Amino acid sequence: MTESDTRSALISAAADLLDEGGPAAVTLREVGARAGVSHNAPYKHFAGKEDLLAAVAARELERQARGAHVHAKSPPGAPLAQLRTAMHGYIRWARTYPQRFKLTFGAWSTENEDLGEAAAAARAGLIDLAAAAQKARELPPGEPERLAYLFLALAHGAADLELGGHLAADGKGRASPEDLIDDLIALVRQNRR
Amino acid sequence: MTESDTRSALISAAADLLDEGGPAAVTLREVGARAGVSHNAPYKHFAGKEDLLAAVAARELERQARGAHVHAKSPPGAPLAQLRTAMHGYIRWARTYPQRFKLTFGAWSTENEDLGEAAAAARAGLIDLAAAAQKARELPPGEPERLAYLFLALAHGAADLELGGHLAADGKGRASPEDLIDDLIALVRQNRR
DNA sequence: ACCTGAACACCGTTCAAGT
DNA sequence: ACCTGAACACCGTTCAAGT
Repeated sequence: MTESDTRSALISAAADLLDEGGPAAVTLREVGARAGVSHNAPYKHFAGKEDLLAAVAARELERQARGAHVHAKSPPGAPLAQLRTAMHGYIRWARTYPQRFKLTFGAWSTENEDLGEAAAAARAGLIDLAAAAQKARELPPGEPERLAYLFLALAHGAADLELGGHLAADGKGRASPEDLIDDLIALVRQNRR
Repeated sequence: MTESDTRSALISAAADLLDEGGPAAVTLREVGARAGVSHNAPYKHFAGKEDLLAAVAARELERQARGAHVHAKSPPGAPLAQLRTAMHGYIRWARTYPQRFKLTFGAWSTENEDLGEAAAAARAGLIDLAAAAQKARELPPGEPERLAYLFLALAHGAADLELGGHLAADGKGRASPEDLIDDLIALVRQNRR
């Protein structure tokens, strides 16, 4: 479980290169150089480039899950407001680190074991929030997973569309990802039971 | 505007290779071979590999827009039901051609002119449907763009999460993309005015 | 157990040249 | 206007060898 210094240095270098120029800019030669090792030292820690990128994605999801948990415990406010804060944070994360966001939800997510576990942990925090909101009668009854996924899918889709420039509208009908989340909250509030 | 035979053959070959193995499998050498030309003939039609992939994405969006329009005109049913059909079709498209779906919403969408126009046209059909549903009092009042983007973002996010295996749940709380769209429709129906 | 340097196959792109 | 073949630089991966 403990990470060697070289291993974590490789992951950090890969994440930086990803931010700077996308997956194509993450060359094992430059990753090695930034970590102070040769260009094929990464093969002693990862199966290959894809496995290294999966480790970057897994680290990102672990941080995301930790952040959601912090949010879920610190403010004693209404659970629905906490859910809203978590979704706004999700959107902010996508906007701040678009390359990491895109990578994390790449097609191979399910193939890597660590990545799958990290993703499940990240979702668990959201489901807890939805269940708490139901208990406080702020969300309608039903499976909390179903409500949590409704919010997560909307936040994810809005953030992804915005990154590709598919959400921008001219003035009047403009819908930011945050607007859409708040629209859903307004809808769900009027159906509390 | 008219496409040369070679150009469209290159786009088709690239789309096939994309489906078979993702963007990395789209090598200009293999694209050229399948189109019956040399490995650098593509440079006479496209600025480079990225521009060729953008053409694949643009063609995909044009087809998507055409499909949405066909759907919007053929069934004389309720507009909200047509909107639901369009969203289910969107999800089906993502599931059938995951690589084209991922490519279409890549980070560079806004950089290519043709792609931007095709995307705008595809969204326009949806907004028309939302406006029609409002007129029929099946959707609450407000900007139709806002409602259209609410549905589009949910469908997009649910489809993208499912492709990465981030939506699967164990039995009871399982939420398919189609389920989530129907959940949103149920919410919005109870807020018709 | 971890790292290095040389080597290989492959790919995107450029260029001079052909029709 | 469109295409070809050779060539170049770069990258992922493998391997024999070092400590």
